[in-house]
Amino acid sequence: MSSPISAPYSVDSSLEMAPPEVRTLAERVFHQLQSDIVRGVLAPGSKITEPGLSKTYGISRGPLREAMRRLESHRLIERVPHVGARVVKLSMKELIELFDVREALESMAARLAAEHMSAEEIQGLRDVLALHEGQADLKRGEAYYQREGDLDFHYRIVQGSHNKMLMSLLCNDLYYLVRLYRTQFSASGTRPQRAFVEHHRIVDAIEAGDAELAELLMRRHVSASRANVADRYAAILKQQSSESSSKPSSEPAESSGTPSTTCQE
Amino acid sequence: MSSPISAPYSVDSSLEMAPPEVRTLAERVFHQLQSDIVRGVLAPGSKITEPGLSKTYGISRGPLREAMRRLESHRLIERVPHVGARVVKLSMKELIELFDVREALESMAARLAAEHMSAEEIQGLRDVLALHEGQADLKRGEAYYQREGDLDFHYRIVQGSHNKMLMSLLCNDLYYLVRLYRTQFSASGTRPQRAFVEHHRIVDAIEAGDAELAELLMRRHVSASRANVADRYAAILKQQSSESSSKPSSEPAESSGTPSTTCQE
DNA sequence: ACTTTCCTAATTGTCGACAATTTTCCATGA
DNA sequence: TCATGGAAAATTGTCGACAATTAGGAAAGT
Repeated sequence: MSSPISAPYSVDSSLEMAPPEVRTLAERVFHQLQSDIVRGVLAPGSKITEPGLSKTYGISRGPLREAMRRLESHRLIERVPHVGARVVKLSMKELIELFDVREALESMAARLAAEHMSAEEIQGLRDVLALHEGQADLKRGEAYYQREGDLDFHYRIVQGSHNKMLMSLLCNDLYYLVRLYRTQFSASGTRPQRAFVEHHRIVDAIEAGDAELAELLMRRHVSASRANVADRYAAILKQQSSESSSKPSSEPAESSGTPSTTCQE
Repeated sequence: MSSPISAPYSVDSSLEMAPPEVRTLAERVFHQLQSDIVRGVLAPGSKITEPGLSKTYGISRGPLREAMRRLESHRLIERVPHVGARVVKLSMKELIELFDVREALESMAARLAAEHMSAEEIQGLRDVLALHEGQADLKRGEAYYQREGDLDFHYRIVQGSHNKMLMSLLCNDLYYLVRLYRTQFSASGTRPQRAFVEHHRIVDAIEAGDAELAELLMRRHVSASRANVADRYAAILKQQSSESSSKPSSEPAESSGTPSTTCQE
């Protein structure tokens, strides 16, 4: 958990845009909880109790419950009436579902971006790519910047679509789940070169105003990322089952533990 | 407004599945408000005040605020801190955005449906189509059944995708917005024949397991629907401007009033 | 030893009251 | 007449307390 109430937003990455609405306690604790969940401070699957959070964050249960209702809508916690709330714990099946939704929405975003992005926005996109390329040369292995950078790239394309509903769905909902997944599966980058090339191709298409191509490339990009994740997970499962083949696993095919996967788009 | 607290769910259409969680006051009033907004009982753009709703629904502000937070996440109301909440009022721009998101998500849903739907589910889909066809012959003009039926059709395909995130996004969020739009613009069906044909083609593709085709057809189906709405709206605008060309309209291009459009997918 | 039952404790749901902020409206002045 | 200022009213934000429900565990029975 965090200290009773700290600065409403403090993540360092360039992902966080202008600090959002923090005029009420409910909003502050919402963003605080959102951050704590996504960064793994609140363990996935762990039960969160209202008196507990109320004490840690130093607020009453009223605003806290409103924040939790928002988190529930954003799929970061799961609530059961009269029972309680738990931090979400993505299964492999749900992760694939997330990728399918991303593929649909982000390919549409790329298409719209090719139609609507301004020259300045495209230049900003190129700057982001260049920045990350330099960083990738420097800090190979520690993929933190690359990971956040990847989301930053996708983020800007979604902004470029100029479709507020798309922006809200992807940036306010799905991308937080993506970051949670990366924390939960401790995923670190493993195919940065290929992703870089794909990113560049996408920007090329957007710059050329080729909406269809941009859409197709983004679709393949996300799809390749999903395949990468799925493959890597299958490998982990196989390895685990061969390691301890004496004890029959109680949960045959379902994803349960945190197999310290390493995957990246 | 509605009576202080009625049955939690009473809409007649086959859209409403098994009555959802209604174990707490907050959930009852959430569903009640959702229904009242979508059906136009609460006028789009109208301000909703907590003491007012608290009195009409006969509950205290605590559960009410939680329900409103959920409605806010579902995009049915818009809140401003310390100011208040209003029922959402879709502009034409936002309506087009909604269609773009639907196109992305529903085409993906059709693809997944072609891959995952069971024979029983496909048969249910055909039954729905046959039912609506019969009704369309009977009650031409009054397109209520067809309208709800159309959503019913789309609804089942989304269910057939077996992707819970897709189902949640489309059925819990976007479809309520679609219904709100139909209420707001008093849209009545105008191209049912074409839509019927398209629906059948989509089911054919799904039954054949042709994921790519199903996706393409659904994409075109939604896209045609968007074009239909856009054309009709442009026509209304043109007609209005020619009718009263003496007084310069205060809002040139923005959608503001309710031009009693008639459009349908 | 195991299951069942009941009781206690903890947690969630709901409410009314108070504080903070905004909106409304009226008086004042130019 | 219109703009400006400032109280008064209304609304939103927050809190603590109480009621309802559930979870946990001890005691009794088989």
